[in-house]
Amino acid sequence: MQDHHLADLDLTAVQSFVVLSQQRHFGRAAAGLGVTVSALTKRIQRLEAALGVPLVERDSGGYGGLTAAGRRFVEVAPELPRTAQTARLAAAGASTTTLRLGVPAGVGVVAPLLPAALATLELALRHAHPGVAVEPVPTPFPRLTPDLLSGDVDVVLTFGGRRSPTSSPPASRRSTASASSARPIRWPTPGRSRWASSPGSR
Amino acid sequence: MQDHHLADLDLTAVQSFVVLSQQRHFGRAAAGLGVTVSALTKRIQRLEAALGVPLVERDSGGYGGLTAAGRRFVEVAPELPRTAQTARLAAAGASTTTLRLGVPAGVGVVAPLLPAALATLELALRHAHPGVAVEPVPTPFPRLTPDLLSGDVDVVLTFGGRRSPTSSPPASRRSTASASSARPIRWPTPGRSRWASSPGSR
DNA sequence: TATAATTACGTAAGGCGTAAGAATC
DNA sequence: GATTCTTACGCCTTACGTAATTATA
Repeated sequence: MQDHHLADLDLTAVQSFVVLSQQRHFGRAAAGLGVTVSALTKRIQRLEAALGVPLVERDSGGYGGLTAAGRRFVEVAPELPRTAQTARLAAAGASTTTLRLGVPAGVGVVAPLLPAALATLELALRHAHPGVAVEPVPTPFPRLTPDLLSGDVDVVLTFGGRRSPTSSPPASRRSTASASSARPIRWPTPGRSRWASSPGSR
Repeated sequence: MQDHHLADLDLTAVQSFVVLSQQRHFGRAAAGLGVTVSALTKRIQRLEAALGVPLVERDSGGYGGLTAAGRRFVEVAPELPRTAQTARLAAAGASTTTLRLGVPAGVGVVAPLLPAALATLELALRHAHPGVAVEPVPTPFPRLTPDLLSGDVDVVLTFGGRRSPTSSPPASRRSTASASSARPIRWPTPGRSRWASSPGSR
């Protein structure tokens, strides 16, 4: 048995691994991290030693993809720097970034569903991002998309299968949350949304 | 402006701070961590320097409670070692701990709500604990509680306001998830539930 | 004086960069 | 021979423990 019992994960190494998995190239990843290739190699080796399993496949000619363990790990790994950022923001005092959530107001069919949906969504969000508060903004159905695009709300919650896209697809830094039974929620990509990573309050 | 820009948080220091906040005493916390008081002092100082704010109040006679920033930070901080453990387990291959979720089967009123509720619940769970899969187990309503207590399911999802407690309150290591509009879900305490922290699969 | 935390200081470990090495095309 | 990653080596940073120091009761 190796001694990776209490060996705490090194956030720098984890972050480096995430970047490497995105760049798929030691040289580019190292450049992006601002270190030499040698340092990146050793960071990955340290991480692999700490975890007790190889993460990266080295085939002929360099980087050769992730191992099975690497693929599993990369699913969870980005959560660590993200959580660290949340913790930093909490200490800094920016503990309450409010996410304005546009919800359809006064629509007969979905009205009974809304309270539970809101509560569950807020629960999920609070667990993933404790520093973010949800402020439901009742919005007439036809105004959901315009208000989202204009920035009056950050996210909208709609019900029903996706209909014809009303206008343009979601703008770059805004996300659409929709609920249906088939594919219920297109969750905003964590860590990329404005409200998830920036401390600015509005 | 200090240089805590990209200074990655040290998980060891974070963990030490969590223990200190629990023990409320440098000596006991250091002993629990297996280090000297001197080392713990420096870990806390390092953490405070990285965050740019003091976390611990030092009043006459030693530890004097947490500062405001410390209280905010301690709310989020335990999530970091917890997430690290999840990541370790994912790499180790224990990626699929299945959570057997008893859902009421064939109940007319709640039937239309179930798909969305399940999907949203699974979404929340996947985001918080990527290594956990949900296996819905349709269960006749009267059997929900017995099956939970007997261990045939790990969690049950019920609808409607809380009625009279059918039998004993939830056992120590089992949790009841209930949904209603008022207080929709009593979420199992993260990190303490069996299925959230142990790699054993069933 | 006893207790509690911080500071001083020496040592050991670890991370990074430069440069050399191995492998592939 | 060029590219890509790894290994060897030296330097420097830093984290720890021991022990002295300050402060309080």
